[in-house]
Amino acid sequence: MARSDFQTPPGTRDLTEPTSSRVRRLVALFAEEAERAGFGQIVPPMFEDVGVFVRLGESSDVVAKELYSFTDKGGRDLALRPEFTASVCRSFAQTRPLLPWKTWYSGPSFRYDKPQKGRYRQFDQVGAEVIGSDDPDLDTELIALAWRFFAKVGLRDVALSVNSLGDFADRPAYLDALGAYLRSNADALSEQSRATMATNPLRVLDSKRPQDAAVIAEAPILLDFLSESAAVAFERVTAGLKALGVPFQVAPRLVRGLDYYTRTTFEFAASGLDAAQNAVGGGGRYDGLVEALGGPPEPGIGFALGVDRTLLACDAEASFPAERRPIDVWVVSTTAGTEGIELVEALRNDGIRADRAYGGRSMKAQMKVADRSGASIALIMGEDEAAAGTVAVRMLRDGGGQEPIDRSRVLEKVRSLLP
RNA sequence: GUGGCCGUAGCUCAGUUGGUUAGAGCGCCUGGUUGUGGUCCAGGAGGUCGGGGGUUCGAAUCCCCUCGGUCACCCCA
Repeated sequence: MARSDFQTPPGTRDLTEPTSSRVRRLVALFAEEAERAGFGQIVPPMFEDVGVFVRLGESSDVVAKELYSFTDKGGRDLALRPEFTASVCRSFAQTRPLLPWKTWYSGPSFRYDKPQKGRYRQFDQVGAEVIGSDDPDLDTELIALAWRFFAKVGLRDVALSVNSLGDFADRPAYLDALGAYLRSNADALSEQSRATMATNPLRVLDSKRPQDAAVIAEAPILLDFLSESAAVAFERVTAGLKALGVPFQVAPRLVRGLDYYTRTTFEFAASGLDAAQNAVGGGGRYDGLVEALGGPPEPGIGFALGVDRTLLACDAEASFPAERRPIDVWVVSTTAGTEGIELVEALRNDGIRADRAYGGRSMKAQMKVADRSGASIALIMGEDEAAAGTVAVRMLRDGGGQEPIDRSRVLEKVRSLLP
């Protein structure tokens, strides 16, 4: 494998055809759905002041150990974004657009994780955020947007889990109850869970270790500690989802790893993915984040979907297949003049997908490449044609007839042959 | 970050208990007479056996380190 001196850094890869165009189509699909719902695109910088991301929660791994941070030549402490939400909130605080502010985005994020299937250090996300309204119908609408997107992509086995984390004011009482419960059952917990219990007890609920399952199953749930308004809002969300026909299950122990979440929280899991990284998307409310970034105390909600994982899930279900769109016309030219390059240029100017071989290869070699290219038509120009002012039009797909056409009428002929 | 498995041509892999010029298929290139592809035939190019060190008369084959991949935990998209 050590043919070249360099290779992509761990957790990164080159996206090439047909994957690259599949990603492009997926993003285009999302853009279409989002814009139909009134969202405008935001393209924030890929790096920000490290403080922007620290606000995400210093006890979260994403901030504590996965940040790609660095100091630039001006002495600024910066970091590659680990997600978009913080940038969107920062942008809102900076520019104060009209409310509610609805934006969608796509692009890479960076996390210094150990690579694994469906987990990369540079990974692509699409997502949408709304700042400036706490209307629970918005929660419903956002979830429905993500759901519609998955449906458009053709994913069938997506399970939607919904929970409410309540307001920040609801937390202390619950944390007390949870903490007491966990401590009294500490002996039954795994060593790692006992450790996270001290720093962030909520996250113990997320443990996938089998030995923790029993304790977690009996743990007190946040839904029982919700304030009146948070409880009402959550009911409104679930009622809305039912009304829209979006299937979901209430998952009282769904917590998610970013600390900023409040109230509605949700996650999409691809059941078709047997891998551990089966969360294809997730999101929730973050009613304190904008303020934490120096903006007004506006509420926000959003979600992000993993492009790579979504595609992985599509593979598992054989949906949204990669498409290869071959060239239409292949120009074969063995003359010494510029007839070949002129013809290719004319075809392209005319909007026809055309290509040719280089390096003065033999006609046989060029025909071989033409065939391999998937083109349906070969335009052949040898010395005979050059002399006669014609081009031989040869069909490559079905049997392959061939006829000489006057040079001036080639474009017309090609157009009539293409679908 | 912790642990398991893995690392031979562009790709998929074979390489017997360590033994002398490292193989196959696919792909690629060039030919198969007089300019024409998809089948077939014949040639050919391409490998510091991930990298480094060690053991040995001798290592792709054994040991150590390292890099990378992969899977699980963790985390989350």
